[in-house]
Amino acid sequence: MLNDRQTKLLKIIVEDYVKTARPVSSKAICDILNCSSATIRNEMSYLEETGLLEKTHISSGRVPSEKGYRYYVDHILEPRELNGEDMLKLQTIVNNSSLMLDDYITKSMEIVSEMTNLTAIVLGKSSKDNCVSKVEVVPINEHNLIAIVITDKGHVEHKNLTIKENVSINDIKQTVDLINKMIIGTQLNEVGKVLEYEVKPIIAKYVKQHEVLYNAFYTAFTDFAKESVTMTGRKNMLMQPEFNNADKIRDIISKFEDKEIVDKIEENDNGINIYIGSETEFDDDVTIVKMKYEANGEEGTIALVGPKRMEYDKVIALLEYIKENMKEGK
Amino acid sequence: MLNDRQTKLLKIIVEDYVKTARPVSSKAICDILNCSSATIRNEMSYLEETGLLEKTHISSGRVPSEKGYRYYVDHILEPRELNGEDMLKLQTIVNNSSLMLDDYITKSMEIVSEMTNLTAIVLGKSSKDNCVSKVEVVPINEHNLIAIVITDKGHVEHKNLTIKENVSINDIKQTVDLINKMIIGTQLNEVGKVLEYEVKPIIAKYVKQHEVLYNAFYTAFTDFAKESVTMTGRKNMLMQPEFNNADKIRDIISKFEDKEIVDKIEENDNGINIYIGSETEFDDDVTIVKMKYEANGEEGTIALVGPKRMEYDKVIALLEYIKENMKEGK
DNA sequence: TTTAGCACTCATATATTGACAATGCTAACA
DNA sequence: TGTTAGCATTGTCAATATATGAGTGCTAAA
Repeated sequence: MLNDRQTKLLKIIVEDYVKTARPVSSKAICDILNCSSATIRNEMSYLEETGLLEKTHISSGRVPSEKGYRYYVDHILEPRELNGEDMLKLQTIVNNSSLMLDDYITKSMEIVSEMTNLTAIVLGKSSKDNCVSKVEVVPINEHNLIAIVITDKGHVEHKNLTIKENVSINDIKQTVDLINKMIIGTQLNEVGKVLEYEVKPIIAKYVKQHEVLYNAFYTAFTDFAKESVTMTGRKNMLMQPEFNNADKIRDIISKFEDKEIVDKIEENDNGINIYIGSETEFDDDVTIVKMKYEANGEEGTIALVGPKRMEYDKVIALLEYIKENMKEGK
Repeated sequence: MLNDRQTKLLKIIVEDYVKTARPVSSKAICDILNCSSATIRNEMSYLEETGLLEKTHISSGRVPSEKGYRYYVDHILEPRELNGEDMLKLQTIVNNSSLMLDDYITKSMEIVSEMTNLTAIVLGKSSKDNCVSKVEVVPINEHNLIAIVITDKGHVEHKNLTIKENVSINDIKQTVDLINKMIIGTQLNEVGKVLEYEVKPIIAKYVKQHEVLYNAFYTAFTDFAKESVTMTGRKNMLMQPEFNNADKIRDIISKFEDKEIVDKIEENDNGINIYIGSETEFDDDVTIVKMKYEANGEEGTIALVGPKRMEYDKVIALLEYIKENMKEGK
């Protein structure tokens, strides 16, 4: 455990480094803590032994280590009110009452990304556990149909179906009716099974072109559980000095394009979770701050990605502000 | 105009540089053209005078200039058949008959991006001139509705509407019926006007909560004309040596995130258009190859973005292959 | 018109240097 | 026992020097 002065020292170093991106020297601190630089150095070297600080080279100033940030986030960080200026910027969106939840979130995160120079990620809806509440099929022309599925939580998915062979409108209608009967109330990610084991045997009996129809609907429905991801402000984040080398940027851009890695961001408990450096799947210099939300029956995850060296208190305040304001009747 | 040997020389230099990314020396060429390096140098310096070649520094080999690439593309480039291996990779997608046009294009472009190390952009549908063919409204709960619009060309757009005040189901039904009557057949980008000047006055007379309803529908419909953009393989492109400096990558990533610039890619004539270096809005090292397509009544633009130093013949062959195969009954 | 030969130029890589910014350590001090 | 002054030490950074090699331009001869 750290004593009072050590805690203060760590706090100062983290916050100074976050601001300036330069290693913090003992000399710079002695004014603030009212003691000589030598004393600071003694304390610094203790914090280094503990693994909370690091040097970039033997005679450099100190920089918070991953463990240092973690300690700062867990024990030192004080909750902070959003400052007036930032609040004002978000207010226009909060007050725009015609905005649906999704748009409110996306737009807020766009602004937050600009304010913080972090990449904002909005992970859609996790509609896997939505239940089908209505299926509708609209014919476009001879060979093309549109299947529309609406879930109980208000998500809509649609897909165009192409049916090469000639299939009678009646057969289509029968199939849709059957599907409507059998899969309403089913969770989206269960629909595939129900189609295969319950619907298929029945339409095989009663519908002529059953195979063509079954295949078309099967692929349509099993595609539905997909998630949506939006990402804004990659550029903002990449301007940070920790990413001023081409290979690092390439690596991070690649990871952003990797569906697997981005999808994993979703797994988390409620509230705000912070993953620092090696705790992320991105890069040792990266921190991910993510928050699950649930409002209006919809749920999803929003996340901010950026350098470890970020303004944790501000980021938390912003996310909480977004969450607060989505409760109030969006 | 270039003589035969000069044309050959330019062709060799372009193609060699495309392959190796290194300035081409006179010595490397003399074997191919059966003459000494000094002769080649004479010809090279002529091509440099003409502005078709450049040196990276005074004693370096030659590199095609922007004008050189342009000349190559306009006069030297020979149409090339897709090689068997590449064709095979695309075949699986072409043969997947359950794929709709949109998915066929997106998936093909993903593969093309990997094969060429270029960024693939699919610019959606330009559905502005689609006509509304059906409007449907599905209630989710007291305050939320889903409006679904289907166009004659088979696009589906949907939007959640929130209606804060209490509005009777009957009023909603009346409004929807009216909308259905009045806007079917209207182009998507005209719907706003029709709503304002034709629908609004009528519902103002007959529907109680007309303002709330009108506003909800108005914002819903006017949002519909939006376009979709998908982009894959940024990472592939950024691995190219011309982008091995952090600032250049940042700049290009920024441009990719700039809606204005990306949208502009759409403006082009039919066929394949090639924009080299300063002709693009991206960077002097960048080339954009884009192609408008029209099939099934849908139209859109696909584009490949990468370094000027790209395999133009291969890229063209790939795009043409995609276009060919979308005609055959997707 | 082509070519061999040579001087020249520049990129790239590596080493050298001095100024500077911090540190660690030690010994003295309160 | 905790704090501090002073100094040697160690590294970064930027500027400068040095060597090497690849490739050119030019000239004179074939």
